Amino acid sequence: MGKKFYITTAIHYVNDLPHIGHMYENVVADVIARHHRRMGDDVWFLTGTDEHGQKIERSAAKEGIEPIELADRVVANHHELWKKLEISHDDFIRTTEARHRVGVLELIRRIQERMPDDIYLGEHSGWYCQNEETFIPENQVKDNKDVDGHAVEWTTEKNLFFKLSRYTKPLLEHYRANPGFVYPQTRLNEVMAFVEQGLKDLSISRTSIKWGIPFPGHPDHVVYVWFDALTNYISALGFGSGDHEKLDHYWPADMHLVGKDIIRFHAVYWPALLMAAGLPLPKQVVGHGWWLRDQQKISKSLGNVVRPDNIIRDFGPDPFRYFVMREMTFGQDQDYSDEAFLARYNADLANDLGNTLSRAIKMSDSYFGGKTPPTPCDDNELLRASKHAVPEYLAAMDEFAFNRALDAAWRLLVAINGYIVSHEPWKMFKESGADEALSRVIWNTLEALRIVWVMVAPFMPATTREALARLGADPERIAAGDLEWGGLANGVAVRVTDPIFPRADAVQYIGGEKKVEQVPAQDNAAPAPQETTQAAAPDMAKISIDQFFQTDLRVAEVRAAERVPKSKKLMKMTVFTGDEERTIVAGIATKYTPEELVGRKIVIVANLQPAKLMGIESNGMILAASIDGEPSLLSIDPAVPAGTKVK
RNA sequence: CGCGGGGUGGAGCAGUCUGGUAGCUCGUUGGGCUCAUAACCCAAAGGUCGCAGGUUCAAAUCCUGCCCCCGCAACCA
Repeated sequence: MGKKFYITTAIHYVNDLPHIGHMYENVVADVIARHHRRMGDDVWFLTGTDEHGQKIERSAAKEGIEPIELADRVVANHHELWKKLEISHDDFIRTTEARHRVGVLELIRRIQERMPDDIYLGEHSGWYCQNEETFIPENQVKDNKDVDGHAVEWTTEKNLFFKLSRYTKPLLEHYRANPGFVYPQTRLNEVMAFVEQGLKDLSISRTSIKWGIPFPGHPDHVVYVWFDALTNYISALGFGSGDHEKLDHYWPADMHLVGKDIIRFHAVYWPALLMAAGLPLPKQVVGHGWWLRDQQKISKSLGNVVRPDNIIRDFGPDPFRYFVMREMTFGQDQDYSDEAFLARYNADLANDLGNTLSRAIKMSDSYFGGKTPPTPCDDNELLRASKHAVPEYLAAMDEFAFNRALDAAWRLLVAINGYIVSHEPWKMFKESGADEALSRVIWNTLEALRIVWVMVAPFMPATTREALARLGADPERIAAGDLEWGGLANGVAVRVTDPIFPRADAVQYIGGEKKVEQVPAQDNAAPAPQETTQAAAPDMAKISIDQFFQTDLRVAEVRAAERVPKSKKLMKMTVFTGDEERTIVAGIATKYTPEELVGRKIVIVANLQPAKLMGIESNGMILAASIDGEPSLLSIDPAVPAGTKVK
């Protein structure tokens, strides 16, 4: 076995089913893990689930079940998905497992033993909301109420704190000495800027929650979820148990792969905790970008969660894996769409990779009696092309530049197609049969293709096995040495069969406007109802006239208007409703200027609950038609006096 | 002065760290081929690399200033 290589994903929170972001993270980790295994490294690949915390507690309570039941159910989904996507993790840790709890307790014990002052009982004060069972940020509190109108009170809670402040300097020294500690560089800059401001001590326990690991010596406290979660990277290796073999062998981690939003936890809090416990620090924290939908962050609350279940079901895991790895510039954000998937699928997989395989094998089959040609060749343009492509590919893989790595493989593929056309083997066969010259041409073609597939192997493991078998190569031989020219045997059976990536009719597949299943926001984690139905226009429920009259619509006159500073679309207006002036904030500044608004008569909803927008209280709503978000104010005869009721 | 990402041929993007003839996919136009999945090959059209200044023999790339777009500022990777 070669060098040890320990890679982890973040552990995924179980308050919902995994979505494309989780899938992407695990696919990336899997590609890296497979690549390292191929290079002969001794790989340990860990993923898992984060199962404690208030959200889980609450979701479970809502369903009237125990938190662990909820977690079990969602975890089953994770296992199923990772299996489907061929994620090759060596271990899967759940924070509710005994081995993990043992590890968390041991980490606390070690810190207390080595640095007795590092964990202390302190006070945390803030606006506490009984209803939400949580502290509400200052800016969301007004008149002793939160944004939802729940009562809040200034509360002081005793919590256990970790003396993070002490680690400001050691951390900065570590970053300076190890500039590769955080990747990409831009994220390291962010982290350093954050730490340079000075670190505040970190609250590491909660008393308001029950669902967690009880804090030793403080039975009414549970360990704060982040402290709990981060420990998974060592608890999974047996930290705190009697068996330290794996820990000694694999720790420190070579790579924590995480989303860019949680880099801070991994590059600041986690190393500080490890320093306190006297444990070695991970070698590298790598942050990946987000998948966006229509340029927006995918979020459960926005209801634009992408779960490409249909794509995976219809095309298999490999095309999906290929797509996310090829389409994303690692570290950046990227828009997801089924159209982009289909374009890549047809162009790259069906036309290039799949079709080239078909044409090569078909020729070998018909010219050489179902076998690879008898004569190899060690001096030709494809050999030279592969000598170019492979090092480029390997260099790109090492930089996590997966798009460039795949580009290098595809350049070889293009060379193969060019080679075929320039030699016209079909003509050679017609003119002089299956002679040695033809044998060389076909063998070169197959051999170069074999190398392309070995390059593709970490990305599309299952399809690679199939393709290599068709080519007459050993499906299991995808090691580094197999990227060398000359691996394909002569006179071995090839297999002519159906296209490996049949072309997809994009128009037909995408069909109507409903392209991706958009799972509506839901709080529980019930298995997603497979509603592939076209969003049937819901019958707008009819309301009674009384219900309509609950809305107090009135004519109002704009007396003053100004843009809300720093906002993009907010306009603050003072309107006269016949008996009073009130402030209304509305998102119409993209279309209207203050000048054209003043003096104008508009229609408002007068009895709407007040809302705070950018810190300004808005009392009412103005009516406007909305065309793709562009507002168009309802206008009314200027002669109508302000205050007139509208019905 | 809140933080971050981006602005490259019609569309979507790479290239920027490590300066040296501007690249890929899709689309368009013309030609070729028939082994292959209406695929593949060749050629062509199309870009003042957001703007302005600076450094340099040389700038998409480094420095300075500015403009525009998009996210984030809720324990969702």
